[in-house]
Amino acid sequence: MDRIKNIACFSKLDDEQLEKLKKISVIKKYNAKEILFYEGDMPKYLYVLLKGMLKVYKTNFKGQQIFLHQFYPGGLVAELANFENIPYPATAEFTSDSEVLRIDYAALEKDFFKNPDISMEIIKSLIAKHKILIDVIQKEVILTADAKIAKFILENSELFDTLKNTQIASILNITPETLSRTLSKFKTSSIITMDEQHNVVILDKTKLEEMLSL
Amino acid sequence: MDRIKNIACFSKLDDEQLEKLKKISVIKKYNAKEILFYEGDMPKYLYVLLKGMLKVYKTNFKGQQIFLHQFYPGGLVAELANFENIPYPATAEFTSDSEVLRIDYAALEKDFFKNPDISMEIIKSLIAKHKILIDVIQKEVILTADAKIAKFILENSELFDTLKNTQIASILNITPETLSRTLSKFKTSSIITMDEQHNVVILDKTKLEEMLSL
DNA sequence: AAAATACATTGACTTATGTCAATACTTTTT
DNA sequence: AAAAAGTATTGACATAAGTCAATGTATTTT
Repeated sequence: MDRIKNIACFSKLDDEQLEKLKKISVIKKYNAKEILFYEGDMPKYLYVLLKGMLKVYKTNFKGQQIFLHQFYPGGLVAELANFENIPYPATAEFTSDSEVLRIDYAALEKDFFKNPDISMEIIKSLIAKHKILIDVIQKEVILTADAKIAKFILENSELFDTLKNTQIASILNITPETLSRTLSKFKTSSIITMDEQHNVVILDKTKLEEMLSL
Repeated sequence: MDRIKNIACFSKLDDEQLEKLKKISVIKKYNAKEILFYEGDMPKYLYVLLKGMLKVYKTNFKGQQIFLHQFYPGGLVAELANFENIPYPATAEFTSDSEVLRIDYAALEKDFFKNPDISMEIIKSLIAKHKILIDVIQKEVILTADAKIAKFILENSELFDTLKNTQIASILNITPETLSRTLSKFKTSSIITMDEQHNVVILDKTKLEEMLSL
């Protein structure tokens, strides 16, 4: 299909290689809230998200979800587990109706890994994951709740009008109560204000930035 | 030098390539407590630890070190920052007198990246890092202090006679007080006991294992 | 062996964030 | 427009782990 050609990580394949890839892969549709794989499952396939959204999370001792990452179309899903043939370290759940390209990993490895373009793509994808994980550590271990929220405002202030506060809280792995309390605190200290459309307006960028480092 | 040949990630290079590598690299010696690079520095070199130990940590808002990883001889240090030409996301400090092979990264990229063996080694090293980071997340975000300690006892009980409790606490990113209190708790519930040589003896393995999942 | 230093334990207190419940807004459905 | 359902805010309280200080126990230095 043409769709495969448009996926970043396969864009450099020639027609013959695309033909091969087609033979070892299949498009699957999922509804929102369906699970692609659970933490602990053994991987058999490599997935590329074609349409929709997929969130990846771990579950802590209290059964709460610790949000790790959200995949968007084009994303190459979960190579680590594939490479190492170890169980998935996290659970992947669709957050909207989605389509994935499901590729037989063993066949892929056999046919494509000598291709330097493909291995370069794999390196890139691993590096991207690596960044995500470092960010998770930064967010979860280094930053306080206030700092997480300050960072989110600086980097994603536009999301406040599209996402509900509960959704933002879950991305930040804090409770909606904490988010609400911190936002009020920021408002009374005139660091931010909220306009009529539930948009955040930053009044004191410097103070927000200080929270990240101090 | 012969030493390069013995490093896992360069073991497949032929003599000509080793000659090239020699030209773009140099061996540097460091003492314990010296810093190889600080969080925020821009990377110029790729390092391979030849001798000694190197710990990598981030610093949180209170100036405390969050231990991420310890490198041992043969370890390829910090490729992410190199690849992406972004600042180092953590600080690296030698914990014993050490030697590193310092390789000019730009030259390495130019001469060696077409080599599929090298790119495979890079993939392996990235995957290893990836695992470490997932472990850090597991340890820091998912587990409680009790669970961290239970895990450490299960996986590294022999370290209790070689390391001081302050060192163990710092690896687990908890305070020595918390470690001490939890160990006493485990002792009074007859989960572990301590023999004369400060060795941990596990009395109830099942209970320790339960703490990890529950 | 005594003194000095480093390390470990314990208790009282602090702090950040989560929990639960009540109430107040918004948005959607009827 | 009224009712219902979904979100957001607020308060009182709980909890895990850190902090600080005092004391006890090892280890190293003299």
